[in-house]
Amino acid sequence: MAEVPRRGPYICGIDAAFDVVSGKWKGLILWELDAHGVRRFSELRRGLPGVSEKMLTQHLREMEADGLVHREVYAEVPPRVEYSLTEHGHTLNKALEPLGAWGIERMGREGSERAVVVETPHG
Amino acid sequence: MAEVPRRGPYICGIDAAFDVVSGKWKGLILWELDAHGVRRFSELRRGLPGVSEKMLTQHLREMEADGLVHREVYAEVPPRVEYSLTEHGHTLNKALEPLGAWGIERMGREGSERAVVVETPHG
DNA sequence: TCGCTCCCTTACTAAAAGGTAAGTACCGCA
DNA sequence: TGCGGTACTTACCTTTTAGTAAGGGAGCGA
Repeated sequence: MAEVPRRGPYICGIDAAFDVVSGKWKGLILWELDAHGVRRFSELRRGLPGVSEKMLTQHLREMEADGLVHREVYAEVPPRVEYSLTEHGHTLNKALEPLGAWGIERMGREGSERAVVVETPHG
Repeated sequence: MAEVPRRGPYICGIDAAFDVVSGKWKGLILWELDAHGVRRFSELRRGLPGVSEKMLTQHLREMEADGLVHREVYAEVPPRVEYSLTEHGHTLNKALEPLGAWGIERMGREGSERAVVVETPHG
């Protein structure tokens, strides 16, 4: 239901890549899986402070359908599911690195040029 | 009004960078301005098929506030406004290049693996 | 037996993003 | 006098995205 067809005719590569990483937590999921290699559902949940179970499931399903993550289900009785990055997920993460570096530079610029207070709102 | 505070405490650089490029047309605007150097409002509108005036204005304003585009207004009588990328806009575009390349590869994979037709709908 | 953990699913609701359409002020052209 | 072009702004509505809350089935400790 919530599954939109997506994968429409893309105008450029950015467009196609954004289609796959747009979503509030997808970047973080990618990061977590890259940093830890393999993670269980509940581990991811704890690693992404504030994510709801619904969104985590939904994003993981979409990323699985997009070939970014691998989902391994163990037919045990306390159910166990392990998530890891596929090769495409790893290359995507690599491709995101320069963007992350740009973002970090930007955070530094904001802090120095505009002296934006990001801490406690009424401190 | 539509201006959300944004610039919240970011978790990582990707987060900060995404805050700045998330928006249906921002990637394309960046691309257009990078390709042409300087563009007028109506030129951008024609270059982004399907964009509404409202969205184009809104995105350009946000990108200006984020220090990505420069806006030059000429006090002429048919009003003339020219947009161009700032240096930060250029570096952002550079940082997006690997992601674009990844997206293009992905489009190729989809085309071969799933045989999705992405070409001109009616010739 | 109760409640806890695990990994989800479903329904409902709120917020954000985006689209449509109209209005603004000025000019040149026919 | 009316139309089109320029660069927007505003109001209203729809779509998309995300959050909240609840349930489900099975084992395990108290």
